[in-house]
Amino acid sequence: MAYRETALVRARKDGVRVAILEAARALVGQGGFRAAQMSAVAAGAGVATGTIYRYFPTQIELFAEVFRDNSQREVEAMLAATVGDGNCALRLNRALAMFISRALRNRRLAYALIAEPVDPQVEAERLRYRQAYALVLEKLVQEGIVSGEFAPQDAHVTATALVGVLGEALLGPLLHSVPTARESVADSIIALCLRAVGAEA
Amino acid sequence: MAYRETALVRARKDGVRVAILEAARALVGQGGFRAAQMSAVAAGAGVATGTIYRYFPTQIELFAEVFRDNSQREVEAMLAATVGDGNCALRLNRALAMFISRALRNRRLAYALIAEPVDPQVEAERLRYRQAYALVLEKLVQEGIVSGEFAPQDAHVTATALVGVLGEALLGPLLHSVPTARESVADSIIALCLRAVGAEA
DNA sequence: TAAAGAATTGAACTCCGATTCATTGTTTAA
DNA sequence: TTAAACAATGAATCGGAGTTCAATTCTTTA
Repeated sequence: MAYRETALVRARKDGVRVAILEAARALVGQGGFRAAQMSAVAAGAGVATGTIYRYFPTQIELFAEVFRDNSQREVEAMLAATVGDGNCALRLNRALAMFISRALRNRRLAYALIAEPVDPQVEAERLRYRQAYALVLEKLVQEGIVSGEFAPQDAHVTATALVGVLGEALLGPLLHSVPTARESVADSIIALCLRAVGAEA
Repeated sequence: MAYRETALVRARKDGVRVAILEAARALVGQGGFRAAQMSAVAAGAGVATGTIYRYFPTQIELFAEVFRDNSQREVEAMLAATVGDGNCALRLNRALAMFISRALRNRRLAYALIAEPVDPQVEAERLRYRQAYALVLEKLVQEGIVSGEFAPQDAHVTATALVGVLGEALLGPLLHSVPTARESVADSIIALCLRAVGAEA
């Protein structure tokens, strides 16, 4: 034998893979998936277009991974907001506020994750992550029902519906920049969600 | 002069235009916009592909018109459910039930209109019609607020959120056929929406 | 019936970004 | 140092659905 991958090479390759992912992520964060053309990603990562294909079989799989990376963070941020002190209503409030504030802070990325037209295979990732958000909320809603804090209801349907509320109600603010109205919109959305679960006013 | 369009020709041309739209609509209703390729639309309408371009400048404009035609019906159906007898809660109930039952009756079409990945220009139509649904609901919510039947709230945000609930909560039932659970899901969705507007239980 | 204008046809073309691959450069172990 | 194995390059290729257009067929009026 005359060649075997060493730790050094392994590390550099890992670095290239990360660079590609980060370039793609940056482009998606600026101009959505539309802007993340393979040539642009390659340029951003400082490699040739062909090199990307040594790390990702297709553009779609690259996009899927970018989608997962970004969405995973959001789910974890929301999950983190649900644990800790407070009754269910308060924790739900925190989780919703966390999602909304993060989305508004990075609107272009949020739009890409929530609503940008994407390839069906990337859309499948979107569906999966919507379920992940819903699962986080469902547990909280279920806990609230058991404790009597929330109205009796189908926690799964409610959680799914809340995900729909977040996506749809944020679409306007995400697309059209209306900075003044944003805080009050956030408050309105949260208030509506709390009524929806039947929390005490 | 030796040629001028007669009423007969006018009528036949109108017929061709309608045939193209209906062929496209049928294909979208069966397999979504994906399935409505120009060659397939032409075949369905009994014309050559080139003929379509004498009636629609691009595929996107054809799709946009199909989208509008179908969505307009839905908006009108929902609107019709909001008028007539009953207090605001009852009429909201009717409107939501109308939307849900129509979507479940024609799931493939509903998916195409609500969530199928489409070209950004068609997506723009989707946004417009979501606003149209929201407007119908907003008026009803506003009326309920004024009458004291619903809680004080931002009617616009609420209406937008309800559109989000309908879309997201129906996605599962639209994609995965679970006939038994559908009615209860519909009931759960409606109950949640009524709580969300702060209607009396 | 003739000639002009219009509509239809569908095979060929276009477009454009994803993907490939022959070539060049790099790393490893003997 | 050398050869084998791998990695990187980026211009050329590919694919496939939307679109075009020269040829044909149809319609109208004189």
